Amino acid sequence: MAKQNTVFKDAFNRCLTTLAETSALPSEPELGQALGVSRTTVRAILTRCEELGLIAWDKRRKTVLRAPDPADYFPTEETDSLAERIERSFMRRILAGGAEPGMQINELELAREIGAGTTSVREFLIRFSRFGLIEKRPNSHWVLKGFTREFALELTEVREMFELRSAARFVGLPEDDPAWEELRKIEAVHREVLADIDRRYKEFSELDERFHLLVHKSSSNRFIIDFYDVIAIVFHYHYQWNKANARERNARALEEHLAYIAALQSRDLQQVEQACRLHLKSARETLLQSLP
Amino acid sequence: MAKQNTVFKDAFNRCLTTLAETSALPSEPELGQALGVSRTTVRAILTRCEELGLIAWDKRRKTVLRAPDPADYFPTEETDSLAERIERSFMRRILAGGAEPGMQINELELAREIGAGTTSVREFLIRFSRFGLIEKRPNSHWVLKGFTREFALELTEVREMFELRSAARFVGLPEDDPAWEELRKIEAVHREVLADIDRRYKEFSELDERFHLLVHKSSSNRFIIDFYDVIAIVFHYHYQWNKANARERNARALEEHLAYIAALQSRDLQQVEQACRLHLKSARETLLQSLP
DNA sequence: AATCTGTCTATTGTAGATAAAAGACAAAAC
DNA sequence: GTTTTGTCTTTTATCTACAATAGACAGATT
Repeated sequence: MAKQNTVFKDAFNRCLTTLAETSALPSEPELGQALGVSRTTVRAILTRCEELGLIAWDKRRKTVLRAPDPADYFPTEETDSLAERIERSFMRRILAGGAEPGMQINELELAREIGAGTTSVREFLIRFSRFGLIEKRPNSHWVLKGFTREFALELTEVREMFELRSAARFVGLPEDDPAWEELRKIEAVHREVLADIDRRYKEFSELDERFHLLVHKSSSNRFIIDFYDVIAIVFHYHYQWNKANARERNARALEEHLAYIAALQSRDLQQVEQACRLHLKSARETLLQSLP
Repeated sequence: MAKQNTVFKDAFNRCLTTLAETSALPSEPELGQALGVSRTTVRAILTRCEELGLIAWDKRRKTVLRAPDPADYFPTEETDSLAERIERSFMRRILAGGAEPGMQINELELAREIGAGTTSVREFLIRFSRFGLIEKRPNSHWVLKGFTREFALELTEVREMFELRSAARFVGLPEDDPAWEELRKIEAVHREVLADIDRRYKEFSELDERFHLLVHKSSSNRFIIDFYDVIAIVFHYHYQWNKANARERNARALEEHLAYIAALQSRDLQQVEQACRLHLKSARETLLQSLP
């Protein structure tokens, strides 16, 4: 196989969802726009819909014949891009399987295990190297530097610098900046989740990312915003494997967020700084607690 | 060709240089250590030396027969790794050839122009993307974001945060840390260059990198140290194309460095901060002046 | 006149192959 | 007993090939 057709499969699935709610499909370019794919892929989707008897397709007429059936969808395993699969496999490997710092990483072996070509694995490792967890020895293997205490401290040090700076910028945003509206929405979700914390505490992870990304974005600095990827991936996987006291930790973090949000809304720089520091400090401690 | 043998050629050339000064070569592992290559490569080098009649090689005896001749060396164009050639070509292209922001970058075309395979170019672009100058549209081309005023401002903003933090750490380094010795050496070179500024002002670029890297390293933070790569590459190419008033600019920067170094040596945090800010401000202005 | 479709071309994503380079191990030399 | 060499295996760096996807253009449709 030269290239996986995951773009097609994923777009096809999404198309079925919209198809369930209408009686006719729009034009090809419009569909392409809606699904975020090119016309070539749209036509492949339409062709398959026709083959499955979901629609009748004659030039501009695309009439829906029947509602899609669960069996019409592609299984979700097939809609993930190769890069996503590699990332997940790699993370599982280095987090689960006793990833000693200093361990060598073998491209070929990794590729065989994941069931991908070496090129893809290589490119993944190159991209991943910016997270500071692995390092290349030229003409030789990669070395795992490990998710250690030092790593967490270095990461949080930069995070704190960047977030304080971004939060300070946030305060200076003009009244009509869309970020204020988004902040209000995020605040509302915080209150909803807190009100039903026992059942909804798992939503924190996603909300946390949404909130901090919003803050970082107000820096208008590509390096600061890009760095948030590093933070996000670390916390994302961290939440997945450290579930101890998740409910209490998340409830506390939500409260801290609310104080932080209130400080931002007050436009008082000192208050912002204090609330931000307080929250980042406890986030760092949570992260460190899960490490040896 | 599957792989360029640039490692071999480069190590061979370096080996000839040492060969000129001795009458016998050391053991294979020792030679490998000295040249930074594996024994396999060492043996290839020895084989070629023997073929050229430079040495007589019998197991442990490696007697030098004659001094190497200029013709024995591989031409320097052949000793650069492919990645280095790609970087240079790419930089020349985007800096020289009217690189408009928003311009599309085509992997295939780039590969053809440079004379490399697409895989290598692709990997280069992935690695290069962390410098924030290009961005990938998935399943489509790369977009050149351009070396613009915004870029320079975003870069220097982070640089200033990181360097101030690092400089503050530097002051706290224990008396016997090797960084102090290196700082003294750097200071001495500064004075030498300044004393003969008319002829030696071109050495500034290299010295600048050496100095700031030393400062950043004292942060002991991989993200801060890694970020210095971004700064270094930008200033490196910036110096190459903006030669206006180079002598004056460099002389001034050297003076600023000396004040900054003196402040570090005084261990006075306030002085350090002041000298550091002063120098970074003028470095930023120099960079901005060369941009539209 | 604007948009859409049919058709074609160009480029990207990925696999597979191969030479260069690294590295492992046992026998040989000191 | 340590270091070195001879030989062999494994891994990386790089090229080429090809299907998936994007994108361009002219003619068709509203």
